[in-house]
Amino acid sequence: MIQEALREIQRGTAEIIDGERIEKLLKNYYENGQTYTVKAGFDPTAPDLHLGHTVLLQKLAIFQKYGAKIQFLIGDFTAQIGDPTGKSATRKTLSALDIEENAKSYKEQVFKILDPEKTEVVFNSDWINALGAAGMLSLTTTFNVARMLERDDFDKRYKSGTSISISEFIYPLLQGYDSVHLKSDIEIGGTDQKFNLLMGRHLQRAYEIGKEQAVLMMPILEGLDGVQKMSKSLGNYIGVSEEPNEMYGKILSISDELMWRYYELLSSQTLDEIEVLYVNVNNGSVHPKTAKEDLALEIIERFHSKEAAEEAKTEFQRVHANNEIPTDMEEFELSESPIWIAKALVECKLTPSTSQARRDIKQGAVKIDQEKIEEEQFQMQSGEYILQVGKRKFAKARVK
RNA sequence: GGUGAGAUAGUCAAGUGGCCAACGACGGCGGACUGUAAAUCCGCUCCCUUCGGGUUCAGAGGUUCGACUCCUCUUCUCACCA
Repeated sequence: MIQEALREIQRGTAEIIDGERIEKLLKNYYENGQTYTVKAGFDPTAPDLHLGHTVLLQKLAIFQKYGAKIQFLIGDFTAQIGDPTGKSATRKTLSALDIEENAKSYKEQVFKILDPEKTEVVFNSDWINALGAAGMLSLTTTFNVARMLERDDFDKRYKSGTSISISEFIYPLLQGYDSVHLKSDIEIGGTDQKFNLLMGRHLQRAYEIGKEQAVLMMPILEGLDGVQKMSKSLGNYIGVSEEPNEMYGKILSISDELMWRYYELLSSQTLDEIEVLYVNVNNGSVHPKTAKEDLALEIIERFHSKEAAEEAKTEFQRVHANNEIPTDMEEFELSESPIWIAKALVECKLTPSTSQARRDIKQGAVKIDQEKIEEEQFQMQSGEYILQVGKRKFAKARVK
């Protein structure tokens, strides 16, 4: 049992510091029923989660399965400073109201993965405000500037003469102090958080609370392209609140190779189950598409529902495999009658300009009621039509 | 504060008086193909109802028959010096 737990906990991790300690905690849980705490900090600046963020949450869910109590920390105090990690310039601060708002939508999304019974949501302003000037001062005596400057991002900024605010030095200290206050047994975070995570160990030692947290780091999830990290700004992400149909299509579009990475980091299936699947796909008894479909279904079910997932699958089948029309599409009332086809496409937002529309027609991408349009000058008479550009863009148009 | 370099379409990046709506790469879109919105191959990629017209190469002026390309000023970025 402990072995299984350990395997699942180690699954997909980038690095574990003090793995022995984790082993001891598990042993203690299975032999004495003693639970332990796992801390994970979240910055309330970005409440719009995508699958990349859920890698950490999945890991937390696994810990819950094996006896952990999660300390889900919302860094409302530290958000006022802004985490300097990976940043090349000082960040602007957030208002208290923004933070409160963000924290709220955070919780909604997070409990789709975590078990609320085994999760304690905490705000670090609770104890950091209580620290006071004296407490803060003594916190700063535990570390020195030289070591702080060893941090890669600080180092670069210092050398290039980019401003580093003193408050940014405080940030890792405060994050570490959270671990002191919460007496965390384990803290998990992304690989980019290494410095901050280790600070927790350092401070727990300095404050002599009798333990030093183990640290577990998860890799950054690759985006749909399989190369760059998943991020909103790169547009290669799957948001947790996206429509089921969108999610389904996006997951199916990843490469077969990337699929296994997603299985490892995102699926709730056990390693053994995945291993079996992997073998079956490789020996040809299971089609890779089936494996990908199952992954898509699992993920959609997690954020929506089983029915929604099944519907998305049916819909995808209909539109892409059978070349049929989707069940739902946007409807538009057109301005003229009769209307030039290129203009109609622009009005239905299927193409950004009439020039683009004409190119699409020339390339044979435009269909009305499933019929390909060859003639650029085509005029639409009054009636209701289904317009289509390419395989994926549909609209219902009404000509008066 | 001084000197030098630079600012080109979504991004990167060619072009240094007409052959430029502007090479190329990436991205995006479309077509073929496919288990897929993957991979591969092909095409398109400023706007305008089109063998034509309009507006572009940081901004404003100027030189010229003609400028993204030359000159002046302005703004911003970068490098070196102080």
